[in-house]
Amino acid sequence: MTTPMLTKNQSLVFDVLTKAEAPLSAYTILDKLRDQGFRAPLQVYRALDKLLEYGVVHRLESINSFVACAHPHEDCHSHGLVAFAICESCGQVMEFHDHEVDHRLMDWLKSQKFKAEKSTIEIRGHCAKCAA
Amino acid sequence: MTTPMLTKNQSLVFDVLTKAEAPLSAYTILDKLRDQGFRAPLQVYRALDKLLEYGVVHRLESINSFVACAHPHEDCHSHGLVAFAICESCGQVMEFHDHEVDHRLMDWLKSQKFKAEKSTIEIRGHCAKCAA
DNA sequence: TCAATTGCGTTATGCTATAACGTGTGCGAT
DNA sequence: ATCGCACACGTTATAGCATAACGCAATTGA
Repeated sequence: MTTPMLTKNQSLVFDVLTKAEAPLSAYTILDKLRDQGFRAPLQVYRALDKLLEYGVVHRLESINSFVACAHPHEDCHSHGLVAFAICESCGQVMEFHDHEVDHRLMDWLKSQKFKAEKSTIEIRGHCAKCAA
Repeated sequence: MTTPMLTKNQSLVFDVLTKAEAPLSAYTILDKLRDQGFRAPLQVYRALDKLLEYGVVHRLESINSFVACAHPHEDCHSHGLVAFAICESCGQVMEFHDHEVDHRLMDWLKSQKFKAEKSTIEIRGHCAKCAA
């Protein structure tokens, strides 16, 4: 998917996520944008919906938060599944892609005639720094 | 982990999940147990916490719901990661395990010195029946 | 006996997400 | 040109998910 011009709200939300060092919840984003005129959750959710659709933002289901894509210049859809390692201490997220895992999962799904549409792979734990 | 005797509330919640054909949200479970004296969400969540700890129930992060483990007589922890295929039409869930995927993910995490604790692998889409 | 643990019940609250309504703007087709 | 449509936006209200904080009762082990 080619990313169209972002609207003002979309840009504001995207910038907040890009500058953040860790995933943010929709309400945290809202708070960070109050000075820019944001008043209601829907303003954030609507922007996020589009950013997710464009593939420039990911949603982390296990922590109800959002991160900017770590590989903005590639096309996330093209390298299949995306996986995340989320540090429960510092909040940092590592994003990675592995074709082997993709194929393995997809083969199993195919064998079940299951038609995959969206996937979530999230590992929670502690990063090198925090595990020490 | 060996599963201790379940308390009354834990048994009630577990039974509801076992009989359900699809994952249930905590509040749906609560509604199903009102006749048995349940009044508050915490009664459900506390039971669920224990059942999750014992490994007899799984939480589906992407749909905020819970399912009974499909392999109750094995030890889910022993076969590593658990993955789910969730049909968005009929709600049915297929649970599966794949050592290959496990190893691949774990190797990557190890290379990053990331210490994994909990994992979530969920694929949403349409099952054979519903995809037709 | 006393302290610690665990389960339970209740009330209140907080966090996450969407429904439903209306406004304005741009743009292509008739 | 103007009508209809698609889309972004703003607001209020509400729905859905989860936990904090309090207190009580039963169990266990020192």
